[in-house]
Amino acid sequence: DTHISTTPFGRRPMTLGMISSQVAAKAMPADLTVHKWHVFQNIKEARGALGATDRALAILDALLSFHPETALYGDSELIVWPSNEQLIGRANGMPPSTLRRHLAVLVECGLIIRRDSPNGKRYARKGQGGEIEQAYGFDISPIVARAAEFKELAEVVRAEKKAYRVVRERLTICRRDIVKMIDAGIEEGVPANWGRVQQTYQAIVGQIPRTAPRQALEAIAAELEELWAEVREALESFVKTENMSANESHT
DNA sequence: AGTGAACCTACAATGGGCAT
DNA sequence: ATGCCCATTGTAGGTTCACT
Repeated sequence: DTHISTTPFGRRPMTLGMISSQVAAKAMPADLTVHKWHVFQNIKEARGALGATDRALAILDALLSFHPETALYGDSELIVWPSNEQLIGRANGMPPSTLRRHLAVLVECGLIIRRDSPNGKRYARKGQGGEIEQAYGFDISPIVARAAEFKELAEVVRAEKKAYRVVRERLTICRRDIVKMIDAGIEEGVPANWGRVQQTYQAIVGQIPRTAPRQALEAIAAELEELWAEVREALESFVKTENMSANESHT
């Protein structure tokens, strides 16, 4: 490694996400107050969008638990300094290397900021009265600074999940309806090319992948609904003509 | 100089996803 | 069902820095 690494921890890369979280933390209004577990809940829901993994969030959970207050204020010093051993203790005994990797993930996501001491150890220096003069560890102020952003992200994720569920329901109902209508049509001797209808139905249904993005399902659902309308039309017009002929025979 | 805490890299094992 | 690819995880060995 011929790189100029004259500074300590030179191997730790600085990413743009980290910069932005640092900027956000600095620009945070002093009177902002959030409840850390509410924010954490939103972060959990927006996990994918944030690029955090479930295990990384287990670490964040542990980190937050080291801050004594439930309510976090924008103007207070929001730094926690648990040793890796302590973190491991609160994170289901995960191995040290895994812990470090996930801490790195949290930093890259901009959920926490490293406040490194000169030797990389995490500790707080206390003054005469026991008050904290300086703390080295992890700054959790992004939790406060970005709380609104996390809430919005969580809402977007919830909306997407709902939309996905809705389109799956649409598909299921449509499939069931079409099968029923085809059965009825054949049973009642409705004139139509039922073989072709069944073929079209199979072709559309066969396109449905096991796992698909919502947009793909939307497209298939639209196709299926078109077929649904076509079949429905055949049955309806048959019913109408039957009624008409019934009326004629009455007169 | 020795110790402790934190970090890194390299390599093996594990397990999920995917095409065959 | 099978084998391959890839990401994640776990382990081992080594480095850096501060403190004593």
